[in-house]
Amino acid sequence: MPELPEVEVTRLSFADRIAGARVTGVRLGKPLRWPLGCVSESLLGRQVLGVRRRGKYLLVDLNEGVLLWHLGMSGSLRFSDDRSAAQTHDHFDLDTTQGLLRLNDPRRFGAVVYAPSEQSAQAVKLLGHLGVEPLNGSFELEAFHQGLRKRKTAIKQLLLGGELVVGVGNIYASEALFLAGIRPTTRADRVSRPRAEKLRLAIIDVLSRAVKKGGSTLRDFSNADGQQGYFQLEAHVYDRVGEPCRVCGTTIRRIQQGQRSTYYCTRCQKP
DNA sequence: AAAAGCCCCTGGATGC
DNA sequence: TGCATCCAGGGGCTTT
Repeated sequence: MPELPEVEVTRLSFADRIAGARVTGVRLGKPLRWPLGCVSESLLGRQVLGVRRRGKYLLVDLNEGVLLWHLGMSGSLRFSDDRSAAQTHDHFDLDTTQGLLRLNDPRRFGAVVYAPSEQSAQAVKLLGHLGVEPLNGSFELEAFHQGLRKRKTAIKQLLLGGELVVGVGNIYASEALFLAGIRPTTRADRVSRPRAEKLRLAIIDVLSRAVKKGGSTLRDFSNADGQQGYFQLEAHVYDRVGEPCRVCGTTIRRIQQGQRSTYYCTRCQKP
């Protein structure tokens, strides 16, 4: 579920409320993708300084160390005063003096990992290879275009990889390529500089508009307050196979790329 | 080095 | 109703 907009919307929905809190308890449910990486008791008493985001990771800064949270495919967080018993897919609780942060993740592709610092081996392993952030002003045409020129893989799969720019997942890759008029199967090194610029602007545009709409709720996403997102109502191609293109009326197609579905309009998007 | 495939796991929708 | 099949917002790891 969670791509950059959903992760950012989640962050915005609880970061201010948890800042300054002391950790009073940790509960581990079923195993997630990786083990926590420390003894949960050692987190007791630590203070939450704030919550940042890097790509699709949330970084919960503690006065000593940092927790790296990833929501995987089906994860969502809830931050509230409701400390009633954990439900079926609640697999991690961070209880604090200001509320309970609870991870619900049916498929358990998500993870919570403790790292002593952002420069530690544990953190670098997860964050070190990530590309630039698309929404903080560091996403520049020159580096993006040069990065595209080095790769022969399909542009859509390169976007999903996150090596050039982070946060673009399966929904927003299809949407950004539609807005830029680029066929998802186009080889990255065949994307001209002007088209790379259209794509760069499309990525920034679609991600920032999605954040404003609270993200996309296709089946079960909600922010830490339990509120859903509405960007899926504005999707031009994602999950619209067989339906008419909102621009030209051509039937939207679905293809497979790297065991993921890609949606596009054959008329609006040129190879 | 880069590209392509393979998994991890649960549940909902669809078809017979 | 039951059961099989396919599909799903990710990404690290292994193999070519």
